[in-house]
Parts: sequence; C-alpha cells; structure tokens
Amino acid sequence: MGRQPCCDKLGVKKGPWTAEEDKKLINFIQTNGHCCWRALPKLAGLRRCRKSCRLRWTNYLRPDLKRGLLSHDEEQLVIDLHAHIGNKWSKIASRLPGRTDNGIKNHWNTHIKKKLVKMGIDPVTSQPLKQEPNNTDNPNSTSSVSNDISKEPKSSSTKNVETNGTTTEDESSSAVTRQNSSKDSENNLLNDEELFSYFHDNN
DNA sequence: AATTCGTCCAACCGCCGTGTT
DNA sequence: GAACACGGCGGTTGGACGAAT
Repeated sequence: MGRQPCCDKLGVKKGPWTAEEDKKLINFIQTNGHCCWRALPKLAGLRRCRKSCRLRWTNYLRPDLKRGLLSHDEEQLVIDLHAHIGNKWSKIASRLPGRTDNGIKNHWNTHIKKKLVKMGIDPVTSQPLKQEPNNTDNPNSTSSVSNDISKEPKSSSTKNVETNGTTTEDESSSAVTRQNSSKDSENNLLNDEELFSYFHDNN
C-alpha cells in the first residue's frame, strides 16, 4: 500500500529558512507550543513540511540551544557515550544539555571519527583497529596517538584551536578506559537506565 | 588572484516505533 | 490484528566559508 508522503508536496517550500519564516515559527510555538507538528505549518502560516518545522525548531531555533563547537568535556562525553550506545545521537544529545543530535552527529563525523582513527580505534565498533602500515611500530597505539592528537588541530580552523587547546592526554586515557569498558558491553547496547547508572557510577 | 581542499552545519530523505482507529 | 498517522531518528547531501597551494 505504501505510506503517504509526510506532507502534500503541493506548495511546500524547501531549502534554507528565511528570517521571516523563523519569526513565524518562533512566534507560533511561543504562544501555542508545538502540540501538533502536522497542523503547525498551516496554523503558523508556513508553507513548510511538518518535519522541516520540527527540525528547524529543535536544531536551530530552540531557546536553550548552545551554539558553537563542543567543549573538550562534551566531546569526551560524546566519545564515551558513543562507545556504549553507538550511533544513538538523540540519546547522546539528551545527556548534553543544549546540544542537538544533529550537531553532535556532525561533530562526530567531521572531528571525532578522524581522531579515533588516528588513535587506532575503530569509530564504528570502538575497538582497536588492526594495525595499519603507518602504525607498525606502535603496538600500544593509543600512546603515540595522543601525540598525534595534540598536533592534529593543524588542519582545523582557528575556532577549533581555541577549544581544543586543552586536549591530548585526557582523550587518549579515556580511549583506553573505553577500550576496556567497551569490552564488557561488546555489542550489548545499554538501555537508558543502565546508561544512567553507568554515568552515575563514573561521576 | 585563482583554484583546490577541508571543515562546518543546516537541511532533506527514508525508515522505524508507537499510538490510534 | 491490520491499516494508518504521526513523531522521531539516523544517514546523507550540499552550500558556505576559510585555509592552503
């Protein structure tokens, strides 16, 4: 039978949001809340799909959003969480107040993934990678990696240098603990309660 | 100065889980 | 129980921008 499209394509606008659209969405949600995304575009006078509205609100317009790059602590938390629950970006985001799943996902894909690879860790499984030709003389891959990391921001923009200035040893050490801890969890994803208790214990 | 490359991030798409009829 | 509607999630894309060449 097939699902119907999420919204009728007729007259539905796509692409970047204008300031005016943002204003409409904010005004509507501030006065009415987002009770029903399906009806919202019409009621708010927007020619947008419900999904587009929800995404715009949650990823960009929400008043409690934190903008900018993740701090070192936040990044560390993302890495640890990811090691335990995998690509559950919304769950990870829920542990980082003011951060969105989209933002975290973006940061993971552009930054953290590469860092982990450099550290000799498979970003997908959080397990140590098989030795690459480049890493041949570092059986303990994490040790040399931490040095790499400290040099790494070279390719990053200047914004990055600011926030990453304090990185290095914490990252590698955490990677080691993750390797150990991820061992017991293997592929067993933690549910929310387990996750909570895990972090409760670690804090 | 022009081009290429890498990074950042907003936005879209398709699928899934769940609640309702 | 099946069909449907809806909200939400994760993967991916593409444009803007700055740095490097």
